[in-house]
Parts: sequence; structure tokens; C-alpha cells
Amino acid sequence: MGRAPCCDKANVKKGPWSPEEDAKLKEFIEKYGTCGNWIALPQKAGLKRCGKSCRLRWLNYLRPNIKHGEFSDDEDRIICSLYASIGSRWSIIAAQLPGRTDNDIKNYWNTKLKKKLMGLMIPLDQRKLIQPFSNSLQTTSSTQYSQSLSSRTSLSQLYRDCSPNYFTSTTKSLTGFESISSVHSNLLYDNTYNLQGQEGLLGPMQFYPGKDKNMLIFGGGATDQASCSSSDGSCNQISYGNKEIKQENMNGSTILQDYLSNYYNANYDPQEHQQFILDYGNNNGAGGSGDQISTWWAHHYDQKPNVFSSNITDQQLEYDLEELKQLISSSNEKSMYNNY
DNA sequence: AATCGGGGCAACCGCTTCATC
DNA sequence: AGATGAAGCGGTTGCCCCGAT
Repeated sequence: MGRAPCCDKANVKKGPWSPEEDAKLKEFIEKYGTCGNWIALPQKAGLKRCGKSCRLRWLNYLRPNIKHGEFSDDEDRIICSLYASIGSRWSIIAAQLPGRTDNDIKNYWNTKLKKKLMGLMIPLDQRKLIQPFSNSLQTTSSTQYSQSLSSRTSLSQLYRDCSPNYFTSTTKSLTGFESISSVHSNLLYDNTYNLQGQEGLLGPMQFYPGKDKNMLIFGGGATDQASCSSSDGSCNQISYGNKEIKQENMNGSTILQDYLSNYYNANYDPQEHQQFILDYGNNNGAGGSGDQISTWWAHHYDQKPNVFSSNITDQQLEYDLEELKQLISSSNEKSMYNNY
């Protein structure tokens, strides 16, 4: 014997609410409140609805200060951070977003945000934005490399691996990983260069040597945060905050090569190494920094590297994308098993 | 113009948690 | 401490809309 139903199912209306029903419910609650009893409310309000249905309609749609429409980037970040920390506790997540309901956030996550996240970190060659320079390189597959990255590391771990001098802190807080912005001024000062491309000056770009010689991180560029001022347009000095950034033109490719040889304490041969480039930042589509670097590299070193792209910006790195992806796939697997 | 399929979202279902007796 | 019922919650469903064919 199951539990007694909360209402007389035969006499309650189901389906979408009419404007008249909305008005009745709103008027009643504004006048008398919920009286602490949703089950009894519909009868008092003259509605042929289940109490649970009234409660849901009020909480998700009718109550004051409900926010509908597009979610902001900030809201996205909060949802992602909390989902990474506590999972699908929608009511708790909703409590951090004034005006949003748990149902709204759940729907948004399931229909848009999840897909948006899963779409990040797709190798550029899969997006058909960069044509591989040589067939042999194409078969060494940045897909394989990115798969091996996914299986062994997270994006934040990758940053730390690749730039051990800068990423000493691995503190993970409730809201996610420490922003890399705090170390950015050092990176900019040491590692910002102008890249001289076939079509002229590409830079300024930042690069960070990888722990693995086959990996080079490029991205961001200083243009997001930096300002360049000069009367003749040569842009020899760039300001970042109060700091002036040293710049050199990498027109002969020797500076990068020298820098990397020095960094690795060994002769560095770009044709042997650096077949994989992680391009990060918010301009890594066609014509973006990864595309430009790939072209630049090909021009100077006679081979086109595989570019592994992440649409992630420093501010967005408050949650761990790879962990989120794992969470998403594991929850998908779980619901798949539940169907059997 | 009709049909189809996918996406988005409101609403429902049923399980869990909480409060009260 | 256990029983009961209401509220809360998350997963799922089903309808509507819109774009593609």
C-alpha cells in the first residue's frame, strides 16, 4: 500500500497554467500568503490544481523579482564553480544567484551550459580552422595528444606543469582554482614578445615553455590588458598597469630559440620539439593567436605545429574545466545505467 | 506548404528530508 | 523513537516553437 495521494488526482487540472489561474494564485498569495499549507491553498484560492503544482508555479514563475532571460558570464562562472564543488545541488546553486530558480538553472545547465563547456578545449584542427601543414604531422594527431592530456591531467594542472616557475600555488578553494592573473605581470614582463609575421607584426604574444619540450603554451597576448602608445606606431613600449614591458622583435626566430635553449639548459631545436601548442585566451578562433602562431611557426621552422586550443580566459579559470567535463560524463554514464 | 527533428522550458513525478505529534 | 504528512528537491517528461529539408 503506497502513500495516500496529496490531492484528488481526478479533480485537479494539469498542464500549462492559464493567465486567469496565474492571476488567482498571485492575488491570493499576495493577500493571504501561503498560510503555511500548500496542500490546502488551491481550494481556498478557488483553483483546481494540486498544491504542489501551485507551489511550483509560484516559486518558479509568479513570485516577485524572478529573473528570466539570458544568464550573464558571472552567473555562468558561479554555476560552474558550484557545480564543480557540490554537483547538481540546484537549490543551493540557485541560492547564490538572486532571482534565479533551481529549475531555471537546472534547465540552463542541461540545455546550454553543459554543451558550452563540452565544446571548449577542442583541438583547432577538429574545428577545421587550421589546415595541417604536412600530412605526416597531421597523422601525429593533436587529437591523440589532447586525449592523453585529458586522461592524465586537468587544465590547471597543465598550466602548472608547463610553467613550474610561476605556478607554485595549487590551492583549490571552494570556488575553484586560484586565478592565474596574480602572476601575470611576471609572465608579461619576462615573456612578452612581438612576433614578426609574413604580414607584419603579430604580437605582442606571451609564451610559456612547457615542462615537456614538445609543449609550448601561447596565448592571451598582452593586447587584452596592455596599452601601447607611440607617435610613429612602432610600439616599442607597452604598458601593463604601471609597468613597462620589455619587448623584442622575434623576426628571426632566434630569440625564441635562444630563450628556449636557455630555459631547457640544452640546445633547442624547434623542428624536433614543440609540435604541440596550447593556445589559450578569448581570441583563438580563425585568425586568432593560435592561428597566427601556427602560421608564424610554419614560416620560420618549415613545419606547422598542432594547435590545441582552449577558449578559456584567466578570469574563467576559476573552475577546473577538465574536472567539470569528467563530472558531466560520469553523470551521463550514471543516468545511462539507470535506464537498465 | 507540409513534415520532421531538435532545442528550450514549464510542469510533473516520485523520492528524500524535515517538522510535528 | 517511530509514524505521519507536508515541503523540498532533482530527474524526467511532454509540449511548443523554430529552423531545416
